[in-house]
Amino acid sequence: MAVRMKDIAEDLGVSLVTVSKVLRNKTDVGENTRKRVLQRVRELNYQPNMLARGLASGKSYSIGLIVPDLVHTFFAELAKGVSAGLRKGSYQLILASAEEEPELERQEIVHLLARGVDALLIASCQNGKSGFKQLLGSKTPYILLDRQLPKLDAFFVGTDDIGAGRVATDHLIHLGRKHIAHIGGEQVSTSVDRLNGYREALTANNLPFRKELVVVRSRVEEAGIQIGEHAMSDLLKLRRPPDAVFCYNDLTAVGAIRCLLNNKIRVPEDVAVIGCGNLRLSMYLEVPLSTIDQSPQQQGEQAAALALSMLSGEPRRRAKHLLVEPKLIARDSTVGRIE
Amino acid sequence: MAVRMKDIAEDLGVSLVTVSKVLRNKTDVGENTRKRVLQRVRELNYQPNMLARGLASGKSYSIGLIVPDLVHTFFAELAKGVSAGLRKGSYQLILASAEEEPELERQEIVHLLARGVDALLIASCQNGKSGFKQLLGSKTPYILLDRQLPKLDAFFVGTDDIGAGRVATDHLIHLGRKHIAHIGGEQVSTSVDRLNGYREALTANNLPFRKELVVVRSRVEEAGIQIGEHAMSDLLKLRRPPDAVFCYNDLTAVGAIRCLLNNKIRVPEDVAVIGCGNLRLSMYLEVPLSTIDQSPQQQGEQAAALALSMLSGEPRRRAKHLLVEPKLIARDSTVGRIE
DNA sequence: ATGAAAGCGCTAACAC
DNA sequence: GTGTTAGCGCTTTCAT
Repeated sequence: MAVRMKDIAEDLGVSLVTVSKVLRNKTDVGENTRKRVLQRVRELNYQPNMLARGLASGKSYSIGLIVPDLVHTFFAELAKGVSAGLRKGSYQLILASAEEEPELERQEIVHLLARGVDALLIASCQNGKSGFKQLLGSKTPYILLDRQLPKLDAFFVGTDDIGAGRVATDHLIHLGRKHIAHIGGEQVSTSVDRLNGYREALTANNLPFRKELVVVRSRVEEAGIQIGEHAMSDLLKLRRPPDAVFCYNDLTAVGAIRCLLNNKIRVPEDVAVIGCGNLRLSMYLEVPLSTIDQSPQQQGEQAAALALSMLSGEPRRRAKHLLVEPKLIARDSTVGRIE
Repeated sequence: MAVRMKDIAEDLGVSLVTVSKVLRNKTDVGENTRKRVLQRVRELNYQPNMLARGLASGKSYSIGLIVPDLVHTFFAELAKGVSAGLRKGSYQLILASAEEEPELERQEIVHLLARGVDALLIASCQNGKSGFKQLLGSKTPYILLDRQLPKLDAFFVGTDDIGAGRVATDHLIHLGRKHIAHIGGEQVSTSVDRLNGYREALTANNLPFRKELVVVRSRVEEAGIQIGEHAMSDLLKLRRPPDAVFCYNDLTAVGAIRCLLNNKIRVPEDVAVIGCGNLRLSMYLEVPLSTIDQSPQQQGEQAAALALSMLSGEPRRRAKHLLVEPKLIARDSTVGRIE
């Protein structure tokens, strides 16, 4: 095995405890002893065994993050933000992906708890009923990310999804569109909230809410493009098709646009389309996509900061819900090409 | 704290050791006792404390994966594959991102070793000199992913990058292009190999290798689009500009195409462009992008399988280098629109 | 088939 | 300031 505290202690003729104290910056150590220990630590390139430290202290200095799917750049960026945020507090991130499967998510929660993470950040893919709460019967604090869970009054960091829906829809309305559709998801809070924002915007602008203009599909996260394409083709079958569409995410929007173009319908002249998420490539698509930016990285950093503050036992003046403001990014798919 | 083996043992009036044996599927336990233990384990929803187990046994049943940047979907998919592969062997993945910074990568290696991972998978961003080898003086086995390191005869799973360069360039040649450029990266093996493949293809087809047609830039992974754009504009300044370009990756290709279109140059009629990586959105770009698919997920699964086989002490008949075959995906940016 | 003893590398009291 | 004594929850030997 690697070098242990005991080795250093013996080398220096001090006790193991003294070494331990130096390594944890305890003050009750002589200045000289401290120097010698640190010196030797560097010489031997000593690294404390975190398993042992964790077992003995009950703290692992690691934080678990579970996301529904790493391949979504939103979550990848979220993870990046969390990782960066934790690094500042010299905590480590242990990252797990649930592959959009609630059961896998439960398992990952159990695993991470068994590994002794000090806190858990979860962008959950639980579908409502959830056996979620009991899993967290443990004393480990946790924070929900991105998606809220019904009936669970937990700490939360995410987008203001109602705001996102409102901003997107407002944008379409201000462009003069009157017959605005929504292609959205099911169940998860992000879907529900964006739909609500859409509704709010319509109402605030005295436009009627027509349920035939709302197409809701499940699994919109995974198969966005196909779903968007299909949903749009349904909308085109309406007696009076929409002149604008607010899509749940960018992939759905890509699918919708594809469907429109295939049908020789111009974007945005005939139908304006806006997505949500601001994928890196959105700008370079066949029709550069208008969208809502959610600052995922910033969300991650905020979540990390919140977690660290909870762990430091700092009296929380922090709010339980941190909502990041959505930002409109207007591109060709709504405002047309600016020549 | 949570429920421990001791609790179960006391409940059942057996010894802690017996419980331990049952949980690790040891055979020297009475069938009846085993049943009772398992029963109680389920009732209490017992989960072994992995820190303790790891400390006592020297194995953590976890494997570390370090990638240069999670936001690259290539690495996200790689991670997904690894995760899936490990799950089969009931190992857990601990994922870390080095943010393309060699120093951070070194730290992550140290951290993961300190956490007791049983093996390390590294898609390294070391820039050559590396203090890499010594870090791995530990007995922990490791596998390099995606990028090879000079002078390091390690296990490796990755793309056949020479093949990728050859396939891409061959494709352009067979399209009748004679003056083929390459926009590539620096230092890392993937860049070097793809360039070599490009060269090989030229030679094999009796085309001259012209160094003015090769533009090499650093940080091509992070700022692909801008780099591609800029590199392409340099190529356009040549006395005789290229009629085709093989780009290091899809983002570089996106940038190159953008530059071409901005200059009213048609793709692919005037200049054909091919990338590498097959990003999910490549198909939906302004000009659907021809590219080389690298099956990142499959690579991840293979890496996981290799790691597991190494840990199981299975006599390795496995090769030290596993190269995944690159696949050509021809789209509009080279073959034009098929009406 | 079962269990007692020792110990993994560290931290947390509490002495001195 | 420094060291001693007990564990943390588990696995490992080795008796029985």
